[in-house]
Amino acid sequence: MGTAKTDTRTRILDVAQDLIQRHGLNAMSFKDLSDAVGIRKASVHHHFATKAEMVRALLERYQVEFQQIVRKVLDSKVSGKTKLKRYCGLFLQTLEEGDQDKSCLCGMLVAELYSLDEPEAALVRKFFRSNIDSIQAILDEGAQDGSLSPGSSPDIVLAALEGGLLTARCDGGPERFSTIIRQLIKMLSA
Amino acid sequence: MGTAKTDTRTRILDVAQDLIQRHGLNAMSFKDLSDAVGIRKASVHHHFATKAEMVRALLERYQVEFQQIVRKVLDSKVSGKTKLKRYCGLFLQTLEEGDQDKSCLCGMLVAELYSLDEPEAALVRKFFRSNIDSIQAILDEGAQDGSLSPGSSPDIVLAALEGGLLTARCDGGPERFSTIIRQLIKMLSA
DNA sequence: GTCTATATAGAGATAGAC
DNA sequence: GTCTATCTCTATATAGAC
Repeated sequence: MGTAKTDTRTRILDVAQDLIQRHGLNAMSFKDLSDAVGIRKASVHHHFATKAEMVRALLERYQVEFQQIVRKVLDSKVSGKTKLKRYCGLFLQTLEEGDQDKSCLCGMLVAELYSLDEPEAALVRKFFRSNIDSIQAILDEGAQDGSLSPGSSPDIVLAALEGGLLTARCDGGPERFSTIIRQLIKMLSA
Repeated sequence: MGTAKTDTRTRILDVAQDLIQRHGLNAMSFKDLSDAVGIRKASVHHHFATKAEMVRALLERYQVEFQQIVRKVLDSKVSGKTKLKRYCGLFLQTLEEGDQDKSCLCGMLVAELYSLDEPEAALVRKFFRSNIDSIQAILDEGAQDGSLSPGSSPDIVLAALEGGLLTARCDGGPERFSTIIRQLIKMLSA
């Protein structure tokens, strides 16, 4: 036994993700990272030569991790409606963490899309696309099992979740976000 | 006759708002403004001593202008549902302008909320609050005249619109945003 | 009201020692 | 892998002439 120390690269990514989700990409500097991790700026650059490279690593990790969690929701033996609730709950969890001011990583980056180079912008789009696919699968299943009304578009679910995070963290917090989710589920129910 | 020249202060505000709606606050500099307007950085500072002061002027103007347009929608002699359509159409108009990459000013600023001082952050909150009030009024009217289903919360409308702008300008554009609006109206209809 | 010039601070990034 | 030191660029902001 013994607590395995998280390697520096991972700690940098963790801090970077947290800061971007709260302050945004352009409000996060290498100095912020080096201060939080406890090493020097040059040492951060040893792990990530450029900011773009770091964002890329961040987005690739985020995509994988989020998809793994989403898969668990998709694979569970529950109704489509329950899956939709759990899926929305993933976004609520983000907002409930820490100071309740964290948004979705890609929700923040899509606002600052012009600060990204094309490879990184493409990863943001990919995140949204795979989310749309997951939501569509849930909606289809709900239409099949009769828990959700058929013919709904997944776009509004993603828009409500991303927009809900941003507006709720500004005013109302997790409670406001929960209200939004509840209303959304109600409207999509059969 | 003769075209009245827009004064410099207004031209600065116009360019600043456009740049923030497309690139974000932290990706917009005084140099960007001075280049676009055709004067020097120091001259921009003559009109707005600090960036915070400029953002404040921007938000105060935005609040007034947007409320004036919303008032026209609220005062028109049409059903609640039609008013809701027109209200959502205001956000669509933003996205359709220019390169179809413009989001709501406050939608951008809420992502970069920590880059604002409290007075400016309060103005962003005020914008969202007054939007919630307007939407609530429309929903109430629609419930009264039977065009919209009663008991709906305005929060999801605002979330879908703000989130819809951000996700649609990243992928799908005005068409995607229109889909979101259509779905939203359908779900809120009686 | 606009200009030139400058102050100051912070950013991302690199070189090279340990 | 981390450090010190430095480079270069850009940011906000100010002083003072015209």
